[in-house]
Amino acid sequence: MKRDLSTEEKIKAAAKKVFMTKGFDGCSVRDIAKEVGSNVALLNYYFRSKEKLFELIFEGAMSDFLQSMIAVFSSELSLKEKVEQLIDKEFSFFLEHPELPMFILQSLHQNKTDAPMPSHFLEPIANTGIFEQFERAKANGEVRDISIRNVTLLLMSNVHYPFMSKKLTMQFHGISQAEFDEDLKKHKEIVKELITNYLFISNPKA
Amino acid sequence: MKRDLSTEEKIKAAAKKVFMTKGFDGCSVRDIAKEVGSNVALLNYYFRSKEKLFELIFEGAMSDFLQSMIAVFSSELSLKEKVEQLIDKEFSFFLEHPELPMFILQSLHQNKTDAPMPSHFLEPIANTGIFEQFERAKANGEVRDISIRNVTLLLMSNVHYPFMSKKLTMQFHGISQAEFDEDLKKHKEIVKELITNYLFISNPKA
DNA sequence: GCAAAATTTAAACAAGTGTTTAATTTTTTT
DNA sequence: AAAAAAATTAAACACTTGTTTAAATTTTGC
Repeated sequence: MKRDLSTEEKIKAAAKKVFMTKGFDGCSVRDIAKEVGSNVALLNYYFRSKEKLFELIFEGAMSDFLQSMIAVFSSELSLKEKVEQLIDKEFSFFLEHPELPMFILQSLHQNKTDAPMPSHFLEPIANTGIFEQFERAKANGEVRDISIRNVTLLLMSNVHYPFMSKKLTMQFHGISQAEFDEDLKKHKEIVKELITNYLFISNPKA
Repeated sequence: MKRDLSTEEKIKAAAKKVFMTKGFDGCSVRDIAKEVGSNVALLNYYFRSKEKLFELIFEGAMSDFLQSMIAVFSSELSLKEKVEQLIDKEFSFFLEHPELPMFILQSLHQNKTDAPMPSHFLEPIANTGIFEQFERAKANGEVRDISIRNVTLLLMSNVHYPFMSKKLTMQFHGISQAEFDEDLKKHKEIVKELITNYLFISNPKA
């Protein structure tokens, strides 16, 4: 009754690859089947429909997307160290999954999934206590008076966007892949300095 | 021989609306025809194909996208004032065209157009002399030692991303449209302070 | 090894895709 | 008003879409 799982996994891997690069609308189930090297009907045998398969891939992507934050937030570091680590970790994570930000934002944009972000994604982040740590630091005068939402937007903007804008940036400046990668590295350092300088009051007791 | 132009324009307007919100792959030519309130064949009568029509819309969007910069750069302001004005102008522009950043980046991402960005887009920007002004300010010690490419990336990240991330941000924080709009307004002010503080040396002759 | 279950396949399904054709209506020119 | 040109339409084209069916193959439990 039970058999080699690898077929189901192979389909998921193929679907992930194809959905990520072409998007839900940009590919057919036959594209995915071809990537698997197998029949279209198999996709519906294992996952009832293209939509269901997509939702699975999307949830996995969203999970990866958020997971990279949690490790940093759970550590026993100061807020400033956490912010610096977060930027470092996010950059190295997205260097290995550069299509992820575009995939997530595009899918949400097109309502490919309309569910309101399940709590099992958000709770782990809240459970790290990062929000309380931030509010404490604000009360201490250690951190500038800014909402956590605006900090998030600031961080996401500077961490996600560069990976989404690769084509635009390369065309805009007429630069090569290698030059873009250099800019990315520099950007990371700039953002780290920029944001920590802005957020953290240099002289807490002055 | 010549006739009311409005049909051609109506198709363009409908195509713009549909392409912008659903993307090239996310819509059919019949979707567009329905938006026009007319026949599918008309689209191919005026614009030879779905692809050609899309390219036209895309070029227009890219033009709008870049145009908003040029006015600011051509003025006779100091570099710092230009940066501040740019952020203001870009924000108010994207408040009226919030789908534009996502449309541009997504289209480029999917190679919906692979042309290397025509020079008639880029030359007007170069012709404003903004690049020279920047290099001069850097030589003066008025501005931090940072490449123009990294400044661009910094600005684009903080100006484009918020509009692309609306759904993600709203879901992530569980906030309403109105709350998001408030965050946007705040973000603009933060970014203006953040970036000018970082870029411009407060005490040029010290 | 055999029957039952699970897996994989090829083929077909109806519906939707972009595009073309040919006929019809409307506008322009004379 | 008649003829020519342009604009618009409905219908059909060949092809792709996601999904289903039913048959064939492989694996499992005994």
